[in-house]
Amino acid sequence: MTAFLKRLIACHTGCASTGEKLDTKDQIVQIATELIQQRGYQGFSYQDIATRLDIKKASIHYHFPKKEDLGVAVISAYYQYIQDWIGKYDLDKMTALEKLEQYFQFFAETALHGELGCVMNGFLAESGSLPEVLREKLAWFEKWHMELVTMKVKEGLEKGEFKKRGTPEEQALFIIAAAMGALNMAQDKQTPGVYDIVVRQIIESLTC
Amino acid sequence: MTAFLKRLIACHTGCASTGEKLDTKDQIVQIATELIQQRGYQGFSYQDIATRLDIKKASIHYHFPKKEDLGVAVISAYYQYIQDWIGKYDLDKMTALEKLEQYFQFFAETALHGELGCVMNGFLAESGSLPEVLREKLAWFEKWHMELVTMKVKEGLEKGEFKKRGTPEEQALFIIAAAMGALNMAQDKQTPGVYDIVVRQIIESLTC
DNA sequence: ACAAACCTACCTTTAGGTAGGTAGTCTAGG
DNA sequence: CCTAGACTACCTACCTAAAGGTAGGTTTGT
Repeated sequence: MTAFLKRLIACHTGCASTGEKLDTKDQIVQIATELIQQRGYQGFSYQDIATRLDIKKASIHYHFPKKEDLGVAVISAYYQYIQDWIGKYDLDKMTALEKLEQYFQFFAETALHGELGCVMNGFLAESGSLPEVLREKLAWFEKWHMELVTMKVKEGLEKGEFKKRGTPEEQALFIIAAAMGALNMAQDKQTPGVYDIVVRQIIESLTC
Repeated sequence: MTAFLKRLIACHTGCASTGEKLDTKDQIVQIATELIQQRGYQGFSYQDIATRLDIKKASIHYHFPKKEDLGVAVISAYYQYIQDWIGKYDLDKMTALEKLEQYFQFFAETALHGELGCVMNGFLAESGSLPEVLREKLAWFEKWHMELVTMKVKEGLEKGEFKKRGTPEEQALFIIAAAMGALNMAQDKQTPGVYDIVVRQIIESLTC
């Protein structure tokens, strides 16, 4: 299992420090996350997860009656994981740029630097056929995501670290779009290090 | 039908000037393209297309025996459409920046400014479960796509229009990632005009 | 004993795909 | 000119596999 997923689950269940092993419910979320990154929401089935865990399909329905319940849980766990990641740092001592770099690092780790795609993109690419509850959860996440990055941009602008190129919201949009797009492209593995290359240019465009 | 799709098909069949109406085969490609933009490759079925065209599923198998054949055809038509779009312009009279703007406009039109997603992303998000032949076609397209943008960047650098921020390839990667990411985000429609906002910042970061 | 976590066994629907038939069109030969 | 064969673009009818989902029984730990 990847470091990302280990921690994703640990923070989701709150057993990070105790060292207990993951229970089935959390393992399901973990595997679903991975599969969504690789294949998108419609691209995985309960059977895929059941096979990996060596349990039966019905057991997954016990934990997540409908597939959309599992989808929502994946987004929630992802959200929780970011919160946890941010919490690890002493934000008061960091510059806005350092905070942004930490954010980029987070994204890179969740996608294994391009081995897997962006979690959100696994949903977004299929948004036209997603159940309503999932579309809402997705919108909720993206709204929060935007606010998170906007805050960092604002801070960098106030401290004079970043160059103004529009409203902070617009700059945040730009940062997120480029980062998400980079993770996407990284998947076909034609050019190694796509993500890092793009991130460097995002930062450059912000700072000089 | 969108202007994009009309022309996508027209150039694919070569009957743009004659004004003949589209034959079934081309209509199938057109609808498949649209559905892939909304739902991804796995998110549409032959039945969806059959219903829209008021024909039977088996007729689609007649034109495209396997689903992957249709997938490949969609990418080919998309490629052909860009070639055609580029051909419309008198490139000799344009600056590198104008050429790049034309490229961005192309992308915006194919996705109706965010009503639909990026065609390639409909495949990319599911690359982990795509049949081999489709992955190859996708890689072929992306390679060509990269070369296209890299050329424009090189030209802009030589003419002194663009600022150097790494190798031309790296800058092209950045441009594509940001543009694709923007189209992706535009889909959930929380912020209107995402694409234009991001494109403006790409250009700004290139030119100043 | 009771609840959580799992199971077997089943359901319905839909997917991609195939076999084989038919109605119209095109073309060649008598 | 007119028919025979071939070809195109559809059709009906079917197959198998797999999807999401459910009902209800069994195991396991406290």
